Amino acid sequence: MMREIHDHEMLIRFIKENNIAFSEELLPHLHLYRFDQGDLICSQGDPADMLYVLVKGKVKVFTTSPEGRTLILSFKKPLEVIGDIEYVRGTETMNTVEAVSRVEMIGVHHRWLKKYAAADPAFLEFLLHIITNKFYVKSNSMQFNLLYPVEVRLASYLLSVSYDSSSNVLKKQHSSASLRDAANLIGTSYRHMNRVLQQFCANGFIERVSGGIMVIDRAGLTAIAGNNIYE
Amino acid sequence: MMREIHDHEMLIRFIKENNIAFSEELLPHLHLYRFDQGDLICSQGDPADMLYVLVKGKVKVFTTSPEGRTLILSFKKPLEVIGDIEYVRGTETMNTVEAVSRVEMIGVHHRWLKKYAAADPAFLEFLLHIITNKFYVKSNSMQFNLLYPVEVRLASYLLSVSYDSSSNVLKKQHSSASLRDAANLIGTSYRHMNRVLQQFCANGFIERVSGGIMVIDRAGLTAIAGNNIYE
DNA sequence: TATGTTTGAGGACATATGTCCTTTCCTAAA
DNA sequence: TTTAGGAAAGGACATATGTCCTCAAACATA
Repeated sequence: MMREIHDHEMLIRFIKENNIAFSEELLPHLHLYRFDQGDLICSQGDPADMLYVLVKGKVKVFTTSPEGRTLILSFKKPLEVIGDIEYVRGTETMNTVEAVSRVEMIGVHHRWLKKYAAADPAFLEFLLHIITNKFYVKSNSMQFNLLYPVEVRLASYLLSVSYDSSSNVLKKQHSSASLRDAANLIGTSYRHMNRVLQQFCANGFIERVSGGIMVIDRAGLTAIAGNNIYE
Repeated sequence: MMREIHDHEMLIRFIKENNIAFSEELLPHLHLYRFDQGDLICSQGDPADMLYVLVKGKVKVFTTSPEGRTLILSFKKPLEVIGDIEYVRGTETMNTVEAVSRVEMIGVHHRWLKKYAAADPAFLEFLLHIITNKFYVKSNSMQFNLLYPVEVRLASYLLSVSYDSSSNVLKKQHSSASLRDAANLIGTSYRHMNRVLQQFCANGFIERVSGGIMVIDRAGLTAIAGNNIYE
């Protein structure tokens, strides 16, 4: 479960190390939070009132379509900002964000940003850089998705989720996502994902273990994935 | 061909009407340009040194993959900024932008922006809003592309390109794009596009005329396209 | 006009992916 | 232990899309 870490020194260190453009006045209003694997940082459709800076760990961002299909959008590692678009546009949360590993984030309420950062060129420029970068990454991933088949996307996905797992095993109870969900995440049917997994098994890239998948040849998968979009 | 319009009053009027956050010092360095249908505003890979504000007409943005496939990214109408991402990131031009109709744009060299606008909160915020909005649109179109078949995307495309043409005809010599290119633009093969066009003909949505396509039932296409991404 | 060349439409087939259903296996409650 | 329920794997078939090729219309040129 999410909880606050009361360690202001560590918080300040994070800000210094990452050159985060929070002005002096904001410092008293910053909080450091820890999320466990599987925790939701925010959910699509919820009102957005916090902006988070991811400083440690890994999250995945996904959306759910009106028809109920789930689509993975990206995995994010530090340094990344969550909720920036919503802050600027003043809209509700666009996508759901879930912790893939244990995660630490600096959180600040919109109220204080509006009060102390809305006219701060350093902060605005910080946001601009983060968002343009995000735009660039999304652009790439869009082309990736349109240009490459499921095989490639799945390889990419497997590499991503086996990142922080000591055992390289994708377990079925992995976070809230069963293997079934994994299919939705890469934008294909469960059936088809299974076909491709079968093929990966045949090639010796992975092995099926009870209730999950074990990656045994990262190099092989990497060769298929090319420039991984989910990283 | 692109040419400058020496009408400072009109330029100022555009800025006022659209609430573009150009500061006083920038005004002497702004230029108003006109592009004819088919003109390229910028080309993928070129060094970027101008930022443009689209104030009139319509452009299409597309990218070319390493394998040579062309992929349409979006159509843009006023008010829109071209080259904003490149300005912020300091990178070369990401995508190619082509005028779909006669187009008018305000252009300003990066040099002056850096000098007079880099620390101007109003301008930074203006950019932030433009870019976050762009991000949102791209997000949507990505999901659109992943979630819907060629049929839907093609209907969407036909509606877009027939927008400014008095005759509702997509001519083969339309800008630099032959019908052949149109297929690449929506991310499918020429062959498959033809299949879907055949189907549209059978349904009475369009008609083949010499060297092109004529839209005769916009409502029918709209029903298929749903929420048009290319608009 | 005759002839060669280019371009577009469409046929035939292959591959990618989706849907539905069946079988197998695991788990939990009786 | 037995059994009902559910999850996972995979078979069978349908649909979407891609590739290659052929034919015909259009167009240019002699």
